Amino acid sequence: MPEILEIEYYRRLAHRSLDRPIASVSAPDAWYLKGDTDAARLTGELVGDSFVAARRIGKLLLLDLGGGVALGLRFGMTGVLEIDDDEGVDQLRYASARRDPEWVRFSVRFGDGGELRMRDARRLGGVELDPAEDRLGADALSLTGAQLRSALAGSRAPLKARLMDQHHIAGLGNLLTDEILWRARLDPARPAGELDATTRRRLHRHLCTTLDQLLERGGSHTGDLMVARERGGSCPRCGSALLRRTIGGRTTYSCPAEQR
DNA sequence: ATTGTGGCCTGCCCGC
DNA sequence: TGCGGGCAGGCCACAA
Repeated sequence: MPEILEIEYYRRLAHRSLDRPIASVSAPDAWYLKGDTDAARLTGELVGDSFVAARRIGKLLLLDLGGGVALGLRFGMTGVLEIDDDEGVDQLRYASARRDPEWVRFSVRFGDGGELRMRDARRLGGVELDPAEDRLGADALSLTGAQLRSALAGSRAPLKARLMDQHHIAGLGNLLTDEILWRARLDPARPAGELDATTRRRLHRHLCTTLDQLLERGGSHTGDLMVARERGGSCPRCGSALLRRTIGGRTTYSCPAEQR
């Protein structure tokens, strides 16, 4: 499950693709091309040009072309970025380590012989030219307290669902959100708009430190709750049996004793 | 607008 | 040993 941390690793890896003239594009899977993007348009926009910047908004990776168009890459749950046969992450939870050539849904060959590839077994990711960037909320890795406040304000949705709503905060997925709320000792089911200022600041603090720490450790799957995130798991802090629920349409683990 | 639900995709794991 | 069902979750369409 690439979440914001994995896409940040991909963005750093993607620096290696900058300023290398593009010789050809392979987009064999039409289903993988989103919006009005098709193989012919991709070839027309990319070939002969180069990527000049690698940006990221939440889980969306953006490679800017010299001509002004942006190539948007979404990785879904199992998407992996490879450049010149190096991968952006060592291991992706739920993604296979196999490198089946059939799983390459999109690739860009550079004039120097190197290649950028998107490998995605389950085809939940996608490629789109000029994706709608303005539909994404504030980026979670640089989220300010004011941005968190405005993202939660007035919402009656469960706190977890609101934190994962990419239109309000971009980048948080299921594992990171469970980890953050567990560290902040907050019930994922609490109505998002009902946090008082003190509690909201606590959440903001844990959100920032969790992302920083897990980015250092190596990814979304390195959280402290992770080892217990299975049926029958118990809280790594207090030992209580963890609660397993569906919140915001996602399997959610929380400690009923500590998270209030 | 907000919130909830279902479906997409398919590899993998478990139980029989 | 093979098979079938459930599960994983990012994202979108849709309904109320």
